[in-house]
Amino acid sequence: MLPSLEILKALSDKNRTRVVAALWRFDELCACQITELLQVSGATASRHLGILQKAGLVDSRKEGRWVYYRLAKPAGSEPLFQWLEYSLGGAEELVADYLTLKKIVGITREELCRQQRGEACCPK
Amino acid sequence: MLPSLEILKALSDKNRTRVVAALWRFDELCACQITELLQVSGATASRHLGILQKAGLVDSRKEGRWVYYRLAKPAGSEPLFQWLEYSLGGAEELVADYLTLKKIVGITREELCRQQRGEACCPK
DNA sequence: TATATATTTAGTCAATTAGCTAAATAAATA
DNA sequence: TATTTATTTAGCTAATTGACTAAATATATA
Repeated sequence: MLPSLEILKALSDKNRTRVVAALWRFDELCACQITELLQVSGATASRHLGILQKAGLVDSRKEGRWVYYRLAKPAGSEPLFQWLEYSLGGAEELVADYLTLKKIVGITREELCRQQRGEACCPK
Repeated sequence: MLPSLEILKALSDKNRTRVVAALWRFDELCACQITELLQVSGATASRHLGILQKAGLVDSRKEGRWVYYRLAKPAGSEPLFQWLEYSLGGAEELVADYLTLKKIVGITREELCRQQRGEACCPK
């Protein structure tokens, strides 16, 4: 597929634009944090991240059991991101996401993952 | 839907990016010319044009039986179009489209429509 | 006024895609 | 080594979407 078409397809999903917007402000997030933000299954979040990565829009690095994602603006994509930031910047929903993310990154990944497994609050 | 998401969705189809690229160079084309370029049914071309128009990317004007389309860059979309031109500019398929379009606009719309109806070459 | 015709709308079908659960994989730890 | 666990892959289902044909609409012309 034409790279630019693959980029457009990758960005033409609401949850994936939310991921991109999240990575603007919190420049590195792990898969479990993104799962928490989107409120979808881990598998679904992983697939969305895979689509963004295949399009060259995010990079990942593995550290232990966690995989961290960050934006990976491909060469020449500055104007695209400039437009994205301009046109998505004020969107209500993304402002709400920002507040949600501040809470998410405010707890440790261990605690977040524990919550996602449905365990009670107190570490055993 | 978020306007920017609607724009991304509108652009995330190959035939629709071909229409946008066509309108860069031939700044006004009628529906029948676009139908000819894409080699799809008139109804399909019309639906694609409707999606682009709803997203604010093209404008149309009616003149007699023909409807003419042109690009309608919405406010703030300059960087998006800049990226599009940069990243689609050299695509082989779009170069081929350009040559096809030169032939299409080289014949009158009357003759083009006659051909599309499957009639023989010579005006009656 | 009746006919022809360019475009759009409605309705159908096949392909794609976003979501899920379950299984597989990879890495830490008991 | 065996178990736990974060992520990914595989397989399924429902929703979306791009294509078509046929019908409707709007305009020109005989």
